[in-house]
Amino acid sequence: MINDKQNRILRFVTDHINDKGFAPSIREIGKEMGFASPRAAQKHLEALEAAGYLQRSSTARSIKIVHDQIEAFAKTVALPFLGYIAAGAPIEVIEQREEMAVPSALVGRKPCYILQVKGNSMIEDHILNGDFVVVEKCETADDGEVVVALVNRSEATLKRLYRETDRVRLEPANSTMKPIYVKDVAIQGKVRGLFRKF
Amino acid sequence: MINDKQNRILRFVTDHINDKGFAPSIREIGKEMGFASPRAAQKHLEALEAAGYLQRSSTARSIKIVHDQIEAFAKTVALPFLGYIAAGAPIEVIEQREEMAVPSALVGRKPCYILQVKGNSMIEDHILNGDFVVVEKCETADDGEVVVALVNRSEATLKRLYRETDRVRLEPANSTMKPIYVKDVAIQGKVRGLFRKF
DNA sequence: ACCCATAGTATACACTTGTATACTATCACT
DNA sequence: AGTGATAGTATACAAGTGTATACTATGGGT
Repeated sequence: MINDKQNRILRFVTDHINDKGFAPSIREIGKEMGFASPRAAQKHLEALEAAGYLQRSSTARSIKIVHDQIEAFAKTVALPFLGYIAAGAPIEVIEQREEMAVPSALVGRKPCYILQVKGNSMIEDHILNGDFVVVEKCETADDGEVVVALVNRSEATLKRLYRETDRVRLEPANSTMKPIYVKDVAIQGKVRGLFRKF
Repeated sequence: MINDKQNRILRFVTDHINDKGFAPSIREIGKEMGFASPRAAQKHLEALEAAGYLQRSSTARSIKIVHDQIEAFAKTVALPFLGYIAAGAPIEVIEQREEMAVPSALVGRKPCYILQVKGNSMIEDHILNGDFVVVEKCETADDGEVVVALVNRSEATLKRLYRETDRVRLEPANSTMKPIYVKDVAIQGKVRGLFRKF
C-alpha cells in the first residue's frame, strides 16, 4: 500500500509529534528526506493520507496520525480518574476529569474508575498511600472484599466489608485502626486492580 | 498561579490537541476567548509557559502541553512480558513472548520489561505473590532499591540491595527469610512499577 | 523509438502565524 | 488626583507554510 520512503516519513512524523508535541512542516519532512522541493514530501503525504495512515488540514503543522485502533484498544482501557479516597473522608473529586489508561486485565466487566489512595488504612492488605486502585462499580460485594463504601450518605471510605446480623463492619487493614460499625452504608464499588509507581 | 482565563485557554488548547491532533494558533485562541487582538492571547500563553503549564517554540502551532503526573498515566507503553521471578530460582522464561500495555508513568527511561512475582519474599515491601512488576534494565542501583539480581551467574532473584565492604547483601522483605550474602552478583534491573489483579 | 507513470525539482503565490511596538481602558491603591 | 499594574486593542512585519503549476529525469513496457 505505501512504499519504503512513505513508511520512513510516517515514522519521522510520529516521532516528531511524540517528541516535540507538534507535527513537522512539509519542508521539514523534505529536509529530513533529502528532498530539495516541498512538492516531493507533499505528494508522499497525500499518498499517506489516501492510504489512511494520517489526516491533514490545510493549515500549518496539522498532521494527525491515525492510530491502529485494534492494537490501541485491545490491550488497554481508558478509565476516568475521579480523585482521591481516604479512610473516613469523602472522595475528593478533582475538578478536571482526567483519563488514565490501564491494562485491560485489571478491569472488571462492569464500568470502572480510578481512585488514588490517601493514607495507610489498608497497608496490611498491601495497599499503600499513593497507590492507584481500579474500582468496579457495583452495589453488592461478598464478605471480605475490599470495597468503596459510602457511610451515612456522606463519607466514602476504602475498607474490607463484613456483614453482621443487623449492621455492617468496615474493617481497615491496619492494626492501629479500629473497625467501623454502620447501618447506613451503600457500596459503590469493589477493588479490581491496583498499580503503584516506585 | 494562573487565573481563570488562562485556565480556560489551557483547556481549550488541550481539547484542541486531543480532538484535532494539533494545537490552535494564537489567533484561534483569541477568537475562542473573544479577543480582538492576537497580543492578548499571546500574553496569556507567555504566562502559561512561565508557569510551566505548556511549552512553545517560535513556529506555527507548536504548543506542547506539559502533562502532570496524573495525566501521564493516560499514555501507555507496550512492554514484553518475560516470565516469572521467584526468590532463589532463575527467571522462568515463558516460550511465547507476550506484550502487556502499562501506564507510561510506571516505566523508566531505559528499556523495561515485565515479570510476575512468585512467592512472598517481598511481602513486607507490599509486593505479593502474583503481582506484576515493571523492571527497568540497568546495571547499577542505589542501596535499598528493589532489584532483579543474578546470583552466581545462575539464579535470578528479587531483593533489596545493600552494599557491604567486600560483598553484597540481598535482603528479602520477609522476616521469616534470611538475607543472602554474595560476591558474584550482577544487577539486571530495578523495579519501577507494580500492578496487581484482585 | 515511443509512451506513460513515477519521483523529484524549481519556483511562485497567497495566506497563516508568531512577534513586536505603541496605545487605550480599567481598576485598585495611596 | 495621581500612580502603576493589568488586560486588551490596533496594526505592522518578516518568516513560515500549504498549495499549485510547470518542468526534468528515470525506467519499464510495448
